Amino acid sequence: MVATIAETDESAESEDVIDSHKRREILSRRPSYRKILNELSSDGPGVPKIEEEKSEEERTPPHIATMAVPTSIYQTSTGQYIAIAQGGTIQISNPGSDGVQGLQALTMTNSGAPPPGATIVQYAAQSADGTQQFFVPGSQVVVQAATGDMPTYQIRAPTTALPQGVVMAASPGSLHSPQQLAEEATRKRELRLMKNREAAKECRRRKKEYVKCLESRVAVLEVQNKKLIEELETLKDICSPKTD
DNA sequence: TCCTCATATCGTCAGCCCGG
DNA sequence: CCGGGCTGACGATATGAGGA
Repeated sequence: MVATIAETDESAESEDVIDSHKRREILSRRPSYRKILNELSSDGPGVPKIEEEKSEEERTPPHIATMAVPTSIYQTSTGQYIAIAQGGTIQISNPGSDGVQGLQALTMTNSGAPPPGATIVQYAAQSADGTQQFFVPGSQVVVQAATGDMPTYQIRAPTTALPQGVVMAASPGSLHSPQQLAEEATRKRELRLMKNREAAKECRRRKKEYVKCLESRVAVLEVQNKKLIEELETLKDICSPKTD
């Protein structure tokens, strides 16, 4: 684990006067890694910028003609690939199709306003066998296993009847029974966890990039410093030649 | 081969910040 | 004010190195 600067500073503190609130405040005031790195990059050349995610979205045409860098890729039992990108976009590609071609771009109903022309995936709550299902147009079902460290996804033909407790595209306004409310809450929680999981991954990736950037900056500055010291010594020699 | 330790990675929670 | 994103903190788990 990477020790934070604040923690090391705090360990040097002789008293416990600095309460956790203050420390928290100091920590929370830190700008995001993206901001810091972008500020660094504006300071000098050679410092890579962390791309704003928005810019990537902007670059992507509304029809999702290009394949966005997926957050997670899963292979189904039938050999198909499911890429879950940021923003809740699910892309399904068939083996044999050339890369981008053959992709279906699907947007989950609860991931914000879908772009025009996007296909709607109907997300259902936990089914009886402990799985979660995304209902995909074309009479297929993306099933997420609930157990195991790695979430697994399968594309299945839907079973004859919906599993017990499955709500098809339940809109908040149509929920009535406590069971439905509980399912909605569970569904929201699962979605929130999934998003936070991806956010944490992205955050860690940015942090690594940030640290790398700082390290390379240190290396550059050390070289600069060394050169300046040498230059200073040279100038000293010129200005005050030895009289021996 | 097994055990221990250090380190890395991941998921989750809590709290802050920011845009709408 | 609220919802969602970001990130520090924490615990769990995985992995690799080194010693018995």
